[in-house]
Amino acid sequence: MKSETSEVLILNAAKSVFIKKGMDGARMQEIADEAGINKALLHYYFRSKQQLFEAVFFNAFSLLAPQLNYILNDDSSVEDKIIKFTHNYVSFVSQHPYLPNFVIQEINRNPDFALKFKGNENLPNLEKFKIQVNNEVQKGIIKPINPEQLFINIISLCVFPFVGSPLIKAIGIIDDENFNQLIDERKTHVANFIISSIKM
Amino acid sequence: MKSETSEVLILNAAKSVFIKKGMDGARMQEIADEAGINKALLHYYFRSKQQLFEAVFFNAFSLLAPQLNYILNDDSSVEDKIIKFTHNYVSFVSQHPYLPNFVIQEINRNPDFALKFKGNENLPNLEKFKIQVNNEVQKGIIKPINPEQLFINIISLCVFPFVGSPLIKAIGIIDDENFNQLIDERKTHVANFIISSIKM
DNA sequence: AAATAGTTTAACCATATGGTTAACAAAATT
DNA sequence: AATTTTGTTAACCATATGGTTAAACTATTT
Repeated sequence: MKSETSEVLILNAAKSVFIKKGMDGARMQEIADEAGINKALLHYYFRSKQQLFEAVFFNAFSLLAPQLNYILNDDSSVEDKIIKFTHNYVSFVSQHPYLPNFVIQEINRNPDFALKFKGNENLPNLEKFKIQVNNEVQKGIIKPINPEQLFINIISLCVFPFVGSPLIKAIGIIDDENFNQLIDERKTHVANFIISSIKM
Repeated sequence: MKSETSEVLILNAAKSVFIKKGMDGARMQEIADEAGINKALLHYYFRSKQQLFEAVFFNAFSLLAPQLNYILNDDSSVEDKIIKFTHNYVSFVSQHPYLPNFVIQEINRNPDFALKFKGNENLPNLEKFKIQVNNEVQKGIIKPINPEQLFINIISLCVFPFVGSPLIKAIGIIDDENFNQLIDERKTHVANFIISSIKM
């Protein structure tokens, strides 16, 4: 069956176009062109633009979300988790720099998407992390901190540089060459920064 | 002259619609409806969708960027700057939560915008901050840190929670009620977190 | 009050766009 | 080999959308 090839061609093209232009900015014709097939085929495999978009979106989302579980469902110490997670996540996101922005943007555009997640198996859950942080605080291993704030801080430091890079670059704070080096440094910097803040 | 009123009505409506739906998702008709005037008037005051959009965009951008100067062109210590800036910026952004996302998204969509900034008077400049940080590091007031990383960290911690809130909420880590309280806490938490990390 | 300039609108227009159809081609099934 | 199913396309359709026009209406000026 050659059919699977077409479907994959479409999905890849759709991914590329949707991530670059968003749902509203993307054109079915452009996706077809980039896939090198007729526009009608898009509707043959995926009924509508909406359905094609959702296929791409949920694929992207399911790439992004499970990464969070590393830090949540692991048995090492908070410090070790932070070291592993930040290195991992910065590396991962720097290989998919447009993913967070895309997902955020499209959830924003259509909050109904959020509902479709509820009940998803491998959505991260903070409970374990909260307990662990509180535990280490009580034992005097780390300084008192609200686990939710800590979690947001970790994510912010890992993800924002990518999401905000257009802004950071536009403002002229950092140029392209510098940026890549800075990101590379961040793979270790972020963990040091956080741990230095919370360690007793 | 009643004319100014119409122009303001249009700008406000355009701001609301563009920020909610982005350039591509916004409809001229919807802007006209929200402004309560005829669609042709949009073209009377602003020649095209593009020009109306740019009016809104640069207004939004000029609201966001100057805030950064607080931390850069001020003579207090690094610690004081961080305290003032984070409180200020978190407060400011929580009053305009969609602004960063909008600006980032649209720069992303059209990188040519970035060029239009170059030469803008009050774009922030990192030089002074760099020197100051290096200075305090040398004096042993704060721990060694790359000033650019520190700056990115500060911005990330202030801005990401807003930009990423759709994602954070969708993942189910934090619900709406909790979120507002968390943001309120962050006005002081962020400064504590950063200072705790860099202070000797 | 007449004329002029500025403001606002309803009705149009051209085009782009998502989606459909009907015919054709290629596999798969009998 | 004949038939059915699946894949692919060019041509088409309905509608949405940014933009225009010409007329009406409202100040402002003379």
